[in-house]
Amino acid sequence: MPTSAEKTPARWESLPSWLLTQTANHAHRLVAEAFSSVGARGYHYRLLATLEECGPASQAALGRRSGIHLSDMVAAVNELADRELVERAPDPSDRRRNIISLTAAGKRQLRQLEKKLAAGQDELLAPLSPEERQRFTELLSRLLDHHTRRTGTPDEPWR
Amino acid sequence: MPTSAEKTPARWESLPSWLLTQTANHAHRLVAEAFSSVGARGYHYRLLATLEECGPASQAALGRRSGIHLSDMVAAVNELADRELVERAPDPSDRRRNIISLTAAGKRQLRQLEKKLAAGQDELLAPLSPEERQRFTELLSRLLDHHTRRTGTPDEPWR
DNA sequence: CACAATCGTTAGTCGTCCGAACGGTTCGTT
DNA sequence: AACGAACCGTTCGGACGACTAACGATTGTG
Repeated sequence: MPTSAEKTPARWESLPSWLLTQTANHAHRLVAEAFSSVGARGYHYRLLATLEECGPASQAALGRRSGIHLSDMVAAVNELADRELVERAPDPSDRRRNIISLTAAGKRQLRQLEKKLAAGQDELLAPLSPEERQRFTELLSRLLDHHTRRTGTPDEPWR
Repeated sequence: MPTSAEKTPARWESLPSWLLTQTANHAHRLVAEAFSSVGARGYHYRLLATLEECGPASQAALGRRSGIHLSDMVAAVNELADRELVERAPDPSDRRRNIISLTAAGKRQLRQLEKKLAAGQDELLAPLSPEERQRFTELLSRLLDHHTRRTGTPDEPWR
């Protein structure tokens, strides 16, 4: 079998779910490496970005907006607070809450992460032409929208 | 802005890497749920499919062909062997190796998993037209190909 | 023969996602 | 005013996929 054993077409390799999850792994790896080069990971970026976008908020609110599970917020906020990228202060008007806010250093870090992120996108989409990139993200958006709408949005007060 | 706090467009939500990983999560969830309904997970399917495709082989060879890390093969094969979907026998010609082979029950299970998988694909791509599905998988294939070619293929003997 | 490479195995890590539980706090109703 | 429901932060743990390090046993090769 000098030559026959080499090829491994593997029939599942053309399945959308396979293509999707594997490509996502590469994407994740690219971004994670970029982030870790400045000592951060995905949750940190999401948190910082959400904070800048919506302003100071409680952990629960941040979690909902950034899609991070409440259970994981504690550690993520701790890590950010340890590096003083974020500040945790009690809410005087509701003693259950901590109000998380972005520090100047946090904002700088966010700029760094955004730079890394942008580079990552480019590396990720390298083999695609601008038009293809657009179609790709458009299709992805439709898919994601469809599925989050069906399962992932229990926040609507539906009223 | 009594109403401005509701919306959370979140600027990262249009990034390809985000769309990709999130959509992949949904895909993974769909497939995992389908698999777990017959007591299996991704590794099991990959192993069974590879076995059927390439015939009996050592764990290391199987791992290479199915993209499963050697360290994770032990557990996966154990789980399959416990359910008698697979057989582990010593290789007489090389006592380091175990030869893994598919049982009749394993083949039946594989059929089940394939059925589940196909249903999952359909659910995943539900919002897309047939043409869109094709373009989508084509773009994904190009991306995945590009990235695995660059990083994921240390098997080449590059002789 | 001695050394390098391979095989199976064990035991960990990491990141993302998720569920269960609990004490403390606030709010809506009565 | 009081009570129960709902919410907040927190801790613990688990699933899954991917990955690293190390080790004994075996093999093949210089």
